[in-house]
Amino acid sequence: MGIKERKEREKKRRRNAILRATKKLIGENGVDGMSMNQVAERTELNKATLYSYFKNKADLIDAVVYDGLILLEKTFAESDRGDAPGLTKVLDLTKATFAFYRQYPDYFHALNHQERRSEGEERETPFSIKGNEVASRIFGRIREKIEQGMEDGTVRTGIDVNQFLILSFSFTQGVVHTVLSKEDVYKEVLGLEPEVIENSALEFLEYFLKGEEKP
Amino acid sequence: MGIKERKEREKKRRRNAILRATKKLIGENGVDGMSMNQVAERTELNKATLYSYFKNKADLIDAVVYDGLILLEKTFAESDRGDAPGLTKVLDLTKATFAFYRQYPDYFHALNHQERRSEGEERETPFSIKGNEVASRIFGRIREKIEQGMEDGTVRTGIDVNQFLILSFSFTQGVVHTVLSKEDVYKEVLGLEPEVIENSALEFLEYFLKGEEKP
Amino acid sequence: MGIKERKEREKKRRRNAILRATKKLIGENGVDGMSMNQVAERTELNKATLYSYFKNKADLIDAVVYDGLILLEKTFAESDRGDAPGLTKVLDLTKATFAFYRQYPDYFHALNHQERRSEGEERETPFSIKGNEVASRIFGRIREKIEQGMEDGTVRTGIDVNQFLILSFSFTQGVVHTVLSKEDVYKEVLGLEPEVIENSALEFLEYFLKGEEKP
Amino acid sequence: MGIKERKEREKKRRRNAILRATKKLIGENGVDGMSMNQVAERTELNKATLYSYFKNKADLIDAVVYDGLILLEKTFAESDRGDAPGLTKVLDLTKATFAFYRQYPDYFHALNHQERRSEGEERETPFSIKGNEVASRIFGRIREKIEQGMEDGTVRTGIDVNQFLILSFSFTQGVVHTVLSKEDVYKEVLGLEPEVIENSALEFLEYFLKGEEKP
DNA sequence: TATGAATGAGGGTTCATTCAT
DNA sequence: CATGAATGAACCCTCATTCAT
Repeated sequence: MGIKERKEREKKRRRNAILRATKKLIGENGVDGMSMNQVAERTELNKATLYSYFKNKADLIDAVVYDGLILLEKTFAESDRGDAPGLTKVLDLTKATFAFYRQYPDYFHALNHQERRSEGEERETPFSIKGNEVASRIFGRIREKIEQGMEDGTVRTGIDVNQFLILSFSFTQGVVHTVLSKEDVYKEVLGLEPEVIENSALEFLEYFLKGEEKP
Repeated sequence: MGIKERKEREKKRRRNAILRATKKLIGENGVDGMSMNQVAERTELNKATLYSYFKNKADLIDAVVYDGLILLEKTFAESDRGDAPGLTKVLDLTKATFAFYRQYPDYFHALNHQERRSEGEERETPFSIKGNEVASRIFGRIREKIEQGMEDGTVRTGIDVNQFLILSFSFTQGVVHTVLSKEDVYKEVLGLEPEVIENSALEFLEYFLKGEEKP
Repeated sequence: MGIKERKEREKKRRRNAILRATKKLIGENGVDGMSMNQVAERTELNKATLYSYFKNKADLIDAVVYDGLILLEKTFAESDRGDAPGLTKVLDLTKATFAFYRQYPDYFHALNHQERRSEGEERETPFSIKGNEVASRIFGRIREKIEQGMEDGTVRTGIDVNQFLILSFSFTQGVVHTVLSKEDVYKEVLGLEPEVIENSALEFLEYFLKGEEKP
Repeated sequence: MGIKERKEREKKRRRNAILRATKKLIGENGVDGMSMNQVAERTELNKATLYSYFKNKADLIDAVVYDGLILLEKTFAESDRGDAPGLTKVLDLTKATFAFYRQYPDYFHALNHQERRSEGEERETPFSIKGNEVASRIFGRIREKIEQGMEDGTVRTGIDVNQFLILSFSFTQGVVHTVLSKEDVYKEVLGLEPEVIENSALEFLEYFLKGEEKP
């Protein structure tokens, strides 16, 4: 009786194995550097089997990206302290971002890839569409917190919310990129642990968000 | 006598043509998406000829990266107003960075690629070594300005110079990334021109660098 | 009791659906260009299911061919005016052939394929055997009419019946091929409608069959 | 000195080897049934090498088709007896066609493929264009002879030249098809040698072309 | 019996690279 | 020194077919 369910579970497991392997490979070799052959090897599945789970390579990548975004969104949701002031919440999201990429560094290339692509190709496959939706929600959530902060007085006003949003996001992204790609360098050469850099970034951000009115 | 020189000149020209084509192709298709075939086509050179100028693809990429770094360094040098206070100089460097990527957006992928790589592979080819040297000089120059600012009182003290350096760099890099990869989105959806974002970023940075002592 | 019959009926229906889809696909993409995948998609059946109705692809093709031949045979039978003279009957068969391929152009590739194959492979599967039988009957029927014509004086004698048969068949086949594969060209470039070509061919044939004794 | 020429010759030889192998394979397996892998094996060349001689499979096929058409055209030219009456010339062309396919049966599938394609896809590659030109010339040549016959009184008038052309062509094609695909059958079952069939067809054609005015 | 899932083999094509010349 | 030509490996993807269930 549970026979169908078990099959279902197995299928889901395999699908996840493919996604996991792909995510890992993207982390190692980048989206373009990673191949379906490699995925097949890692998962010990036949190459053709991959294509019964995902329409093609782009689709598989999109699915990985989607998973990453969902996970990031969840990380965001979990970091939400309902009653905190806006500023705190924004900083919490940034913290969550750092934590996310620290825990799942493989997603960095993948999520970056997503951004780069939407520029020209305008893929409109189910996964890329859903991915864009999640990305929108994520951005929306950040903006929301900033606005809340402006209302409760913890974030300075007098600056466009979208600019705040973009700069915060860019900064966070830049720090993550730096930390992930140069961790060794910074640790060895400058004696800076990632955590220190991140904390520093958080202070930076807080300082900026709070601000005081410019003369 | 002039015959040898002319040959030499021709060689240099060819080399430059290869580098230029490669840079362009990286800009269009990314490092992994660009091929030696394409370079040969664009330069109208034989594929084998490329290998007499550059040891292999990685080497060619490294050379492009090196060129980009040299150019960035030059842009930095030119932006240097000898007598300005430290803070101004730091901001000028950031401005120069924005200007550089605005003028040579093709270098973005290339320079990003460089960073990603040094993590694991530890390539030690002539060009990658020289590239790292230039990168070091560039970083050094920024740090220099920050230190100058700390001395002349235009940049707040009480924070480690290296942290300042990393955060400033990461922020700048993040903004450039955002602007280059999402320009269309921001322009159309949010109505934000790149210049506006960059100016905003500069204010952000100034605000942070100046600061006032934290209690 | 009706339960078994219904199952039986459903089976037949499924089988026909498969055959229909295959025929269509052969018409669109040719025998080699059409795949079992496509058949499965069109029939909304599982790929494996196809194999419970037909041993393999070749077998499925053979079955389509067989169906086509049966249909052609029926078309022939229906066109038979019992009391007409031999010549008329031969021409009627040719007309029927034209009409058949006009109505079921998808069968053209299929029936052509059949011929090509029997050369080397010597397939001896149930369907190919039955197909050959039908083909023989069809040929026999044409020969029969020619012979009848020779007897009733409407078709000239003095020429081997088999030669008559082969030439008539080849001619008809050639015209059908031309009309089906080049319809557009002839219509646009030469302003010839298929019907005109076919009528012309019929006159041609009549003229040849009737003949007058060669000196 | 002769060094470049020899290279050139070698290249041409290889190119021809590829074309020959392809032609053979098409003869054996049809256009769709033949693969680049097979060509590589037969020629003992690397698969990638094929692509330096021909842009892709379609191009290679087109080149084979083109070669076949050129050869057919040459066969036509050689069969031309300058001073013969029109009817004779038309029949000579038909004889030449039979001879051509007898000598190069592998071209049959290839040339047939050409026809089928021009229907929808409208390929406009160099070879397909040149191929269409040759095909046009070939058709033109036949029409020319028919017209000559009409003028010199050896071919009956009162029928559209284009119809004559199409019917003659279709008939010839049909006979070739029959002979090539069913040779064994006819020989064994009916005791008819190809030559006999072809001669019979020629008589058929002559009879038709000459004709006498219909009442 | 019908199906979901899997598979090995092969499809066409392009890659970075290396020779002999 | 530059080139034409070649190559093995890899690319993404689809094929016909067969299992366990």
